[in-house]
Order: sequence, then structure tokens, then C-alpha cells
Amino acid sequence: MSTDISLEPVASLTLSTYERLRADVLSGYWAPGYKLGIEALREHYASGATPVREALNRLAAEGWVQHQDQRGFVVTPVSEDALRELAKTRVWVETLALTQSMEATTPEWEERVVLALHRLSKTKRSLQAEAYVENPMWEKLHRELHMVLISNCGSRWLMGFCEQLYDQAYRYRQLAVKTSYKRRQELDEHKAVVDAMLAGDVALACKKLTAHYDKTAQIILNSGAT
Amino acid sequence: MSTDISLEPVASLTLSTYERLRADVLSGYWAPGYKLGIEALREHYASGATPVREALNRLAAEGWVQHQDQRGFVVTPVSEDALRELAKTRVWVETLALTQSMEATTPEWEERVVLALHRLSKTKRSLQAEAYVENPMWEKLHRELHMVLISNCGSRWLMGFCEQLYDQAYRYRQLAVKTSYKRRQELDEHKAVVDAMLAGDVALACKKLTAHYDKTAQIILNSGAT
DNA sequence: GGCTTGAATAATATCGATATTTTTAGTTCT
DNA sequence: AGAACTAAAAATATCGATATTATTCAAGCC
Repeated sequence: MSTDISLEPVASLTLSTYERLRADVLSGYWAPGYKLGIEALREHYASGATPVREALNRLAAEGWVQHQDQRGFVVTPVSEDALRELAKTRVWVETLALTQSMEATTPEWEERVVLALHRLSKTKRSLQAEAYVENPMWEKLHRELHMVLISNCGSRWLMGFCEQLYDQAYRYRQLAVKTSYKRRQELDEHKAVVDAMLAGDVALACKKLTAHYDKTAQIILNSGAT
Repeated sequence: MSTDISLEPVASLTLSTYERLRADVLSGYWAPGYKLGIEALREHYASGATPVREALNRLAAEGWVQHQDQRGFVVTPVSEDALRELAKTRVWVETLALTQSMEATTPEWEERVVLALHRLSKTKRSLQAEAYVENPMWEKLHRELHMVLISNCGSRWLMGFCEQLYDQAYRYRQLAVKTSYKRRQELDEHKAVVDAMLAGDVALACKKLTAHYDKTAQIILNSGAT
């Protein structure tokens, strides 16, 4: 099954449909290239045509789905080239954001980073030891760490771009995980970035961050998921 | 009046409504903070509630309007701080894109840049000599030049971000123009960027581009439009 | 007088039905 | 057979009407 129904009072059907649909595209539940028929979605999410349509329009603007005029919506396809481009862009934009964050460093920000790393280090990547089973808490804290790292850059635009790129990369990660899950010492990689950041070494921090992303991209490419 | 009705066959009402609405927000026809009531828009654009709603959802995802749940849509407000943040981000992201473009330079790209600058130089900024009257052709070619300059960066994401920031800045320019129009030697500034680019001097090109944007932001801030 | 309460009002969000358009499938002609 | 055309079927886009939810404004209460 796909997403669960949240128990909290739902503000509007459009929003709820949007959020669930988005989550299902990110997780790979709706595969890249899949034709998202209005009627099918309406039924799947127990919603109406209007909310589904509005959700799809928002997702189209964000690049998660593509809209072919008069021919409906499809989940944005993936490709090796697209992944390489994404990874490249991510390195550029996020090192930029990290650099700016570090140049405006404050004790308060450093503490937030340290805390985020600590929390992540206390959390298991997989819910099971034998096989990989996504741990939502780990995912949440991982995203959190990356966002906190750039949160001091002073530009909401830049943070938004990083967020977008992070989520796009997450979809690729999800697709790869379905094929093969490679163990790796992610904590060390994160720690290297944070250490360099605490030392005030911008170049080293960017280098470590770049290495982290390059490795991620490489693993996904090798998995052959695309 | 706001936007003209295009004579070409319109693909879908949603798309047409989206495009006209977007143009009207960009031009400042709908002022920042203005409440965009569904019924009013439906009537203004001779469209239905569904197309209007879908257009607004797309614009919300792009940051042109804000959606308050169950309370409709408003045009995203402007502020001095927001403009400063926008200008700062633009400098960061576009110098990044320009740098990457230059590092991957090709004769073919250089020719496209030279051509874009030439065309812009042949076009008047204002349709009238005495007073400022926007020249749509100049606006088109100006945007074109900036886009061509970064078009060689190798990342659609990055180009998309620059486009978004460019259009956001355009709205601020439009608002400022309504207050006061300052003459300036824009062509020289553009030429300086292109010359540095042709000389292969990345640092200088970025410096000139930064100066260009800083000046633009300063003029808008001084106009007191925000 | 200021604050809360409660219709009346206005707007948004959503649904069900309809008009278009695209796709599919079948049929005919070369 | 293969191409081209046509009719039927399916899907999208759009409309008009309804249900819900905020907002307004006036009356009652402390």
C-alpha cells in the first residue's frame, strides 16, 4: 500500500491529496514515466477530480510530474544523464550554500549543526539489521542535518533550491534501494563535513560534502536503477 | 487594461489563464499583497473556476502567489529585505552559472552570446524618448542575453533557478519603474560582462555581472517602490 | 465601553455532469 | 499486407451548482 491516512484534521482535500501524491512519487510508488490518470488517482486517494487536478498542477510546477497538454500527466522520467546533472547541480548549489552559511557563522548555528549530527548518529539507518528497511526517523534526521548545514546562508531562495534538489535526489535513492542496498559509513562522511565546518575550513567542508554527494550518485548509478 | 488576448489557437484554458495571470503578476498589474479572489479572476479572464484555480496552484508552487489554506490566494508581498535577499541570491547563483558556462566554453556558445548582445544593442529600452514606455522587444532580448550567458552551464536545474530569480527581479523592476525611471548605461554594463567572457576572464566577468545586479537592486531600493 | 456570541454574508473548496479531444479499433481501399 | 480513414471508446478539460468554511457585523453580556 502507499501512504497512510493521517489522523490529524486535514485542512483541505487538495493539500492532503497533494502531500500524499508527492510522497508517493518521491518514494517511487508511482514509477517514473507512469501515466497518472485523473480517474485512477481520484479513486486511489478517495478524492475528487478537482483536488487531484490541483495537486498535479502544483507537482508539475515543482518538476515531479510532467503535463502534456490535453494528454494528462506522467511521472517525470529518470535517466542516468538526469541523475548526473542533478548530482552536479547539487554539489554546486549546496557547496555555495554551505560556504555562505560558514561565512556568516554564529555559535547558535554551530550548536544546531552539532545537535543535528548527534541525533542522526543515534539513529539506525535501517529498521532491520539483516535487510534494509527504511527508517523514517533516520530519513527525517538526515534531511534535517543537511538543511541545518545550509540554514545559515541567509537566502530562502537558496535553501529552497537545495531542498528541491535534495528531494529529487531522494527519489533516485529510493529507486536504487529497490534494486540493491549498499552498506556504507555515512556517519563518518557526515562527521567529516561537520568537523571541517566547526574548524572553519570552508574549502575542506565543501570538499567533504562534494565527496559525500559524488559517492551517493555513484552508488545509485552502479545500482542500475535508472 | 491588463493582458491582450492572443490570437493563436489556445491549447487549454488553464494554460492560457496561467500565462496571462502570471504576466499580470509580473507586470505588477495585480499589486503585491492583493487578494486574488476566484470569482473576480474568473470574470476578469473570462474563464472558469477550475482553470483559475489550477493556474493559481501552479503560481503558488512557483512563488508568485501565496496560498492560505481555506482563505484563498494573495499576490506574494514585496519588501526591501526580500529584494535584498533576492539580489544577493541572484548574484551567487548566476555567477555560479556563468562560471560553469565559461569553464565549458565553446565557439558556438560564444557566438550565441555575441549575437544576443548585438541584438540587444540594436534595440531601444524605451518606446519613447521623453518618457519611459516599456519596449517589449528590449525586455525579451534582455532576458535572452542573460539566459544565453548561462546556457552553457550544463545544468537545466541551475538554468531554471536563474530564470526564476530573473523573473522575480523583473517584478521588482516593474514596480520601481512605476515610481521613477532612472536612465542608465545598461548597454555598457552588459558589454563589460560579455567582453570579460570572451576574454575568458571568469573572475572579471563575475565581477561585472555582480556590479550590474547590485546597481539594479540599488536603483530599485532608492526608488522606494517597496 | 470593550469583549464575547451568534446569525447573516461572502468566499473557498469540492462534486457531479458535460463538452472536447485523444486514442483505439475496425474497415475499406490500393 | 499496409496505409488511410472513420466510428466508437476513453480520458481530459471545463462548467455550474452545492457544501463548507471564514468573515462581518450587530446584539447581548460583563
